[in-house]
Amino acid sequence: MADLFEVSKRVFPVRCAALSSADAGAGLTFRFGFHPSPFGEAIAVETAAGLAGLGWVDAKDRAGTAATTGKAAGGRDGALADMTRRWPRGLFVEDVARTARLVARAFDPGTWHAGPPLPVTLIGTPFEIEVWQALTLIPPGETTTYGVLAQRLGRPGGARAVGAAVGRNPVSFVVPCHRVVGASGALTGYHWGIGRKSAILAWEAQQTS
DNA sequence: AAACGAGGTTCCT
DNA sequence: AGGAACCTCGTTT
Repeated sequence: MADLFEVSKRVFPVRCAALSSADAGAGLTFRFGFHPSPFGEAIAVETAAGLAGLGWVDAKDRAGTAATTGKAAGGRDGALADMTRRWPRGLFVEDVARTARLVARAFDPGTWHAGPPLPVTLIGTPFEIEVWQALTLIPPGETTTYGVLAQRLGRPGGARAVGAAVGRNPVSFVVPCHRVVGASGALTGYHWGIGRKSAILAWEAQQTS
């Protein structure tokens, strides 16, 4: 089930375990917690195999939630719903003490290269996992485009498919979906808000300078 | 600057 | 199986 790989020194060192999303998270326990971050209050979700989800609470233009459920889905409830919707058959348990450790390290670049790689669980379709793994190879401070990424994956013309897969990345920030931009260089879209995408990119540009 | 069609994959019905 | 949705792209108005 899990194919493991490691990435180079330049990027955030993560050890990825890949899981199929076909069973919608059945049989898995997801521990979640809310934590402050440089980009707003974050929600982190982890399984025994590592960080499975990372998102933000105040995503006004977050796609889906309110529109598809008909319920007001703001605040922490909305952020949690965004995660439970990805793995509807999983068991979700609040465990802030547990998630705090992964979150603290994720947002402190000084600790990225200290100790073992950050464990990450990628739960998705084979194509999505292929795309998400490619994302982890983009170094901080750099960007690429959906078209280039598609080409790199041997699917020239699949830019839109790549864009859709990038948009479904559950582990934002750690799996750097924010480092993919449109062919013109414009920040074309971000699940957690374009403003946050530009804030993260600016933060990374400063970190790496 | 905005409208359009083709495009790959996924998730519905 | 068919159709719509998506963090696209290149061309055309």
